[in-house]
Amino acid sequence: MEPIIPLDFSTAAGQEGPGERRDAAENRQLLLRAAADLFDQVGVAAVNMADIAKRANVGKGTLYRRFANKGELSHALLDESFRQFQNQQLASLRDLTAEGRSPLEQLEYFLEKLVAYRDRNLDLMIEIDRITFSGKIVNVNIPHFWEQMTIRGLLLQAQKAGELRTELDIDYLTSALLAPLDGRILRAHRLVKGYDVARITAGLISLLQGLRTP
Amino acid sequence: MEPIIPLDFSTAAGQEGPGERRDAAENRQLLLRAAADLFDQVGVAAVNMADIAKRANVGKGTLYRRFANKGELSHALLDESFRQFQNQQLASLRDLTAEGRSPLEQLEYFLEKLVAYRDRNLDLMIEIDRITFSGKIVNVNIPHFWEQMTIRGLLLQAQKAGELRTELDIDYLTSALLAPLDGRILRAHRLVKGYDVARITAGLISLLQGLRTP
DNA sequence: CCGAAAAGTGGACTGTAGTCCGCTTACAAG
DNA sequence: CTTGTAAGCGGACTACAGTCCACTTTTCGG
Repeated sequence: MEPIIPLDFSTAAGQEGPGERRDAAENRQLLLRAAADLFDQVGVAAVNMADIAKRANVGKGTLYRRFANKGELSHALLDESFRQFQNQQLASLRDLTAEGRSPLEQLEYFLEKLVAYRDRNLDLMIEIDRITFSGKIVNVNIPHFWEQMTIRGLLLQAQKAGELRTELDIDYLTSALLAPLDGRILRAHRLVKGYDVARITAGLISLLQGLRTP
Repeated sequence: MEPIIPLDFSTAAGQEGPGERRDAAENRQLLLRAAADLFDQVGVAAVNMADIAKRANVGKGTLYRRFANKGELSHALLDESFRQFQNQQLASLRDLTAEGRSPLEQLEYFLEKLVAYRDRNLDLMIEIDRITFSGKIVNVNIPHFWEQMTIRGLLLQAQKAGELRTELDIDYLTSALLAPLDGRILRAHRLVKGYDVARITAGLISLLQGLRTP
């Protein structure tokens, strides 16, 4: 459960941009580094916002100005690695298309990588998902949104290609397939039920296979 | 989203039993009633533990002695109605068996009822699931456990009856089918995505159908 | 009926998330 | 360089969850 933490935060999320003051930009770096250090040292769950602010030698208000909660902070920390994951997947899917693999085969491949990625970053994912599903309407969670769109896109392609039955509710099925990958649920499956990553992947793929046209 | 609240709490969960002092038993009733009233008046999410204690004219310590958190309290409130649901389902499944319906048909029926029940009690379910998946190992969540066992049992029967492919990982599939019914996820599907209960039921059943032997 | 032990009670206390707002600083226009 | 002002900053403050423990009440054996 070693979080992948980017070495360079210069491109990490936030309200960065040309309009950001230099002191603020410095503080964002400082805060991200402080959080990354603490998360690595004692684990994501054991760190609270005040700790992070103190470690960065910054007031709590300053921390909250950049990151409204641990979820947003985790999101920013993962940003670089997530972009990388995203690019790798896009490239792989292109390759698979070039090799003539069907949308459903591509989706299998993607699901496998996705389970692995979410598992590898489980602690941060839990924080991110906590916010995403907290109930308050919140600015779209980019990773979640992209995953959703990718799966949905591949399912639609598969349907159009005749691999999937036409009467299926692609939108709902996308949501349902993603539900077992929610942070807290994935943690329960991994640590309480004891399912390993391969088993989870295989299970999801078997659900997917069931949707094939006979 | 009107929670079903039992009229008589005399059998409601807690550490009740012959060993419970009379004053304590009275307070449990008082607390359950106070909580039910407040939940109904302003909604489960808007009520906090101190409010409940105050409404019952009882100290916070007294409340926490009975119910460690809002989840346990919600669980106790739902207890009566859940027992009823459970009995109805058991009876229906018996009837369906008598009529010669297959395990998979029974499971479809059960899933439909389950989605309806969880949706009807969504606010309380969210509180219950929050504790269930909070990370700390916690005394088994009875409703969750029973649902899990029922689905698993029917899947195993279906498999034995030759309705389901033999290589399927029944345990994982049970968990995966239940994941979209987790409180927070169900709320997101209902309120953010806008799926209605029928659509969710249909989606889950289509996943189930996919597992059939060809 | 009495007294001791067990069970129950209330509310002060601690810890954490997140907000608020008066003060400070960067920076751009003149 | 000066200065207005929007952005940034810090830490006190509020709200809530959950714990602790000195005090009270019930219960039960003798």
